[in-house]
Amino acid sequence: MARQGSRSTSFDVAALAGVSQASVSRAFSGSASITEETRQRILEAARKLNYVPNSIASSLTTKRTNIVALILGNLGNPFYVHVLHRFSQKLQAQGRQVLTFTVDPGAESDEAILHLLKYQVDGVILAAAQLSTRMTSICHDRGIPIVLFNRYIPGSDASGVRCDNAAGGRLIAEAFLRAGARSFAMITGDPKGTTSQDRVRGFVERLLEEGIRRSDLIAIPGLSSYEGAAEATYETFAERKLPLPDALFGINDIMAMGAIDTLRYRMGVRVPEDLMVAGFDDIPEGRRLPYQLTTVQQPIEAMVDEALDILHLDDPSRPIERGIDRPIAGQLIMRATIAQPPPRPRRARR
Amino acid sequence: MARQGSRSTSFDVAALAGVSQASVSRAFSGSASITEETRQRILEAARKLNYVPNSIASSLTTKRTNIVALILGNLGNPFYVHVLHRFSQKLQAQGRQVLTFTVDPGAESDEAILHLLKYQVDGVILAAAQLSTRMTSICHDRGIPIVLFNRYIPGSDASGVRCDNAAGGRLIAEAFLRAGARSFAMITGDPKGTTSQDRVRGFVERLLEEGIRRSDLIAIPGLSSYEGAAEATYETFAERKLPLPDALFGINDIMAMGAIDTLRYRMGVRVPEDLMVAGFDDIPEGRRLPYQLTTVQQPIEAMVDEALDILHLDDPSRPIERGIDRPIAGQLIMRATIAQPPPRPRRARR
DNA sequence: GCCCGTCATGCATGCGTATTCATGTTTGCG
DNA sequence: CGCAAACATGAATACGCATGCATGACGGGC
Repeated sequence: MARQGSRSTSFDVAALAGVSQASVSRAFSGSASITEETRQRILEAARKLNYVPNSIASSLTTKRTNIVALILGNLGNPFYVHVLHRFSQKLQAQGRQVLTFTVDPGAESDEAILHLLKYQVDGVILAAAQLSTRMTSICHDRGIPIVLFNRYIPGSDASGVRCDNAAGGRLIAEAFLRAGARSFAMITGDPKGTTSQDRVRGFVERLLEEGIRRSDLIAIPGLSSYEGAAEATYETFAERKLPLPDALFGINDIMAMGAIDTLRYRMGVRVPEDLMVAGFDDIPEGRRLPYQLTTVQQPIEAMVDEALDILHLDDPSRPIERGIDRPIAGQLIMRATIAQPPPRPRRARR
Repeated sequence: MARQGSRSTSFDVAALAGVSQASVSRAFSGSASITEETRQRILEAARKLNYVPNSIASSLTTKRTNIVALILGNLGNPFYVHVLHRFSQKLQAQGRQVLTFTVDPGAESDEAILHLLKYQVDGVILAAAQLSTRMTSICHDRGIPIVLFNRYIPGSDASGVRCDNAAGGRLIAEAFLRAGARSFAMITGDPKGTTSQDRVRGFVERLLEEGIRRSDLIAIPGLSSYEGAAEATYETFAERKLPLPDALFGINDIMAMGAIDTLRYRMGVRVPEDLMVAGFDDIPEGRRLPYQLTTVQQPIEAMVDEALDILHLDDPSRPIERGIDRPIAGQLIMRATIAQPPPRPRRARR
């Protein structure tokens, strides 16, 4: 057995197999021309030595690391866990590695970017917070493509993939209106994030079109988390005693769930009988029996595919696609948190 | 602006700053001796060129990548999401990167290991499935330390960090008994995993000590997931119509939650009035209002620290610690899913 | 049977940085 | 003020692999 720390190189394998180091390289590259017989001899020698090619070294010459960076904020939102999972599966299946960064929600991703630049990653997937345009151009200048996931950054030429959040917000508003709601609350997420902004905007637009007055619409900051939404809900309706609206829109599912639990278990409010609720994302957790949350489904699969497509990892020579922002339509999923039949006339506010 | 793909090297910086490449290297290494003045000049030149040191290249000479591999199964269990988060935070704070692998639950990790060997990672954290002893020794021979998280592998000399699962299982049994339970069910996880085995063993041992008969104890395989546990619970008690026991032990919180929801919302069983439930892990989700799950807390923070300690990434020259298995005690967290006062005599079984 | 094309293989070099060794320079102390 | 020691710096080399180029072997077509 080799002593600790010893790692055999292609030279060791070459010596044992009686060939040159170049042949060893060719035996493992797969593409280069080499006789099947010598190839087998080399693989046999490699097996004996427990040889594993050093990707670090090969990256130095090929200028490809086969590493993709994934920057995540807010792992408290299961949506991003599923995103991580999907990307991980797809990339591993392609023989690529995932370098994961977590950044505090709300924090800049710039520092993370700086770190991964050092590792010469082949691409960056950003599913968190903000990114300065300076960082974007630094990456682009170095030939590293970036794709924003579930967000876009106005004025940036970073490409992005996202759900059509404004349209989704309208779908929710529509569903509430159809069920007879006339007064509303929204639990909002990161005020700097376009995702939350767009969902709110679409939602509000549709309501205003329908003649809902602004005074019948309140916004509650929910910090994009279960706990934040739960606390904000209690604070608003129990402590400050604002009247309950007919319907409450959680800008994402996890916040809607936090609100529902607080309403039901701390305040004795029935959902949907006393108050309708809807979320956004369609995380599997929202489908569970206690919630059966009405929501807008984000087509994760399609978004992930589209994101990888934009990175075009397979063809580094192709120029980086800049400024792409193709929103994908989300789909309304009616479940149990909106009363299906138009309900009886709801009590007047105040 | 540089054209796409251009990356300046230490030579470019050296030329601009009027020094040698060696000095540039020293300016960035932090430790080497260099005049503060020339250092500033170099940093200034580097800034102008958007120079970022190439970690890939430096790894080639230093034989350290500052990359740690994290292998995860079952991201559907929030426990491992929190594990990922903690490791990620700690390692990033140390200036290290996390290379994430996800493997299908139940699958071998061997292939993942093979991939990360190519990347010369400084250490491996395994929080998934099985690992062959062959892989362990390959890693160890190459000087790559491995630490198993929340599991151990009998006969392997890989070190591990885990909660004292058997003792935890006993704690749950004890709590059930104290509350007056005399018949029991367990929802078990991966039958090959020591984690599930140990929890079951401790739980059963304690019950048998108390004179509970084996016929008053059933085991239900729950696939380690919310959905698996939910389905298994329904299948067992609703379809096969086995009598409800007094108490049900979900081998982990997420399965306990799946069981609770099924009992309450598909079967009309009250928890804890009709049936007590406990879990294991103390995931934040189990603390939420609808569950308030009684459980055994795994000290994640301490386990993560211990795991990183075993890897001793700071001192690669220290020999790899083999075969360490220091179970850390878990703590019983009484919440609402076990009736606190000894309940009224429970109805007889059958 | 000869010539040229095809292919397997080896040699040599480059990728970007860290580090050793040698050299020149400054500092400290008597 | 002088000498040694500490220090700043540059030149050269190694890290492990991929690849362009050269060479030699082999085969096919006429």
